[in-house]
Amino acid sequence: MPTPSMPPAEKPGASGAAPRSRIQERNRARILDAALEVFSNHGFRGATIDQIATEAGLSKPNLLYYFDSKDAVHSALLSRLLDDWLEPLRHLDATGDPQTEILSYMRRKLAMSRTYPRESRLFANEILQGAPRLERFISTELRALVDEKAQVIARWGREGRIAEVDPHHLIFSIWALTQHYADFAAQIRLIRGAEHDPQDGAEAFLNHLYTRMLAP
Amino acid sequence: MPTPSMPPAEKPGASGAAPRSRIQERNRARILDAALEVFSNHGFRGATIDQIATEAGLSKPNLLYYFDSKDAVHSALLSRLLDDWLEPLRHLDATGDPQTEILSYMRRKLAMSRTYPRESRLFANEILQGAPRLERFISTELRALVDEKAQVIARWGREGRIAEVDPHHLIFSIWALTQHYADFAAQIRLIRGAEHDPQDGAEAFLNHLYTRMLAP
DNA sequence: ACCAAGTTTGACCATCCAGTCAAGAAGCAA
DNA sequence: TTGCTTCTTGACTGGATGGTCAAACTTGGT
Repeated sequence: MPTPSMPPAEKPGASGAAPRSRIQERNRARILDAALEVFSNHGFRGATIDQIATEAGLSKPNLLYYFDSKDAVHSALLSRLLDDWLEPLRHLDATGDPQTEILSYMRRKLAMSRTYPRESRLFANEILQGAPRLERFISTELRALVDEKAQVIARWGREGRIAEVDPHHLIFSIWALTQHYADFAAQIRLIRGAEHDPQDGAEAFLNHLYTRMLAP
Repeated sequence: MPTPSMPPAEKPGASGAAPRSRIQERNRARILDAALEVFSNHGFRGATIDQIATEAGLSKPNLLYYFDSKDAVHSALLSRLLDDWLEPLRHLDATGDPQTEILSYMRRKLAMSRTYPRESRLFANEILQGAPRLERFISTELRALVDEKAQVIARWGREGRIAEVDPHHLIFSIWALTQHYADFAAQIRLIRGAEHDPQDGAEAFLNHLYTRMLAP
């Protein structure tokens, strides 16, 4: 029987708990960054703990000292990202100017694709495999947020302030177009040549597209 | 030294050779179909030969009687698909009506996403991993075709028959929007509810979008 | 019926890989 | 320095998985 003086037999800084030491903070951060690199490039099954550990500059058992399992690393990574993922859409303001709001949303998503392509590919990988680990998030938080903003967009349409378009498809189209530049960057680079940035000209094109489509 | 009477020590119907018997034809077809199912859902690393064999109704060594390796199955699958993949864009006719041609191309791609979602996810998986097995195809055949059609679209723009837009981004946008309905179907289903077909309303939305954007 | 080629399989091997463990090496407070 | 806690690692285990092989079983032509 454990005596009261026994320390909790937990992994250091396990799920959500604040890291206790400087070393922990540093190593957990390194691991998550390495995991993002590896998982986004190879998918969950395609990644190995060894790869992640090496990328993080640690040994495999050392990595497993900080996270219980490969799955635990992946979960920690995802839950750290889910909130940021909602941020751009949350920002869409029902009281703002419809065109401006939608175009700003598109631009924020496009900027995220440029700044966080690994995160985008991580999500894409998950959803391609049928989203088993994201079911809960998508069907609750994301769905609620999308439905809320879709209502706003539908109202703007009924009021004649933008063209009447299916608001869900409008949101999906923004996801498709902006994430394409992160998820399919390899293809774009091979077609346009490595000397171009895949996103060159993308913002101008998408501005034109949404301005035209949304004009009342 | 091999005598002239020796049969070639090859796998039956290996790469490109026509299958010799009915059994071969049937089993190779079953294997490729099963492989498409498994690879598109789990990626290359995530798929196992056992899974593919079971899905095809064969034993693992039996599958390996028809294909040398997991890699060989994957290659055969890809090369069988590459041609079909180019077909819709090839079809875009420089002598036709610009709006009609581009809208038809979009509709053909959308139809392919509905009819062949597994193929679409297989490609998406490949490109997400950095397209190592598609480099040659993309940077030669696909690139040439895209550049050729981009010139046609650019000319249409200069002639004032459609709006002047970056033709490469126009093509990418069609890929992004149409393939999204296959590759991210899981996400769309979770957001709209399983009772909707993910593509419901997509064609109307995309018609609106491209009609508006391309109007001169 | 007979035979040669084509097909199928159980048993097996080698490697990879997630995860364990016990022992040793820092860190750190007194 | 001492003693306790936190980190780190080499060596290991067990199971999964890609691939082999020789022996069997089918098939189809004669």
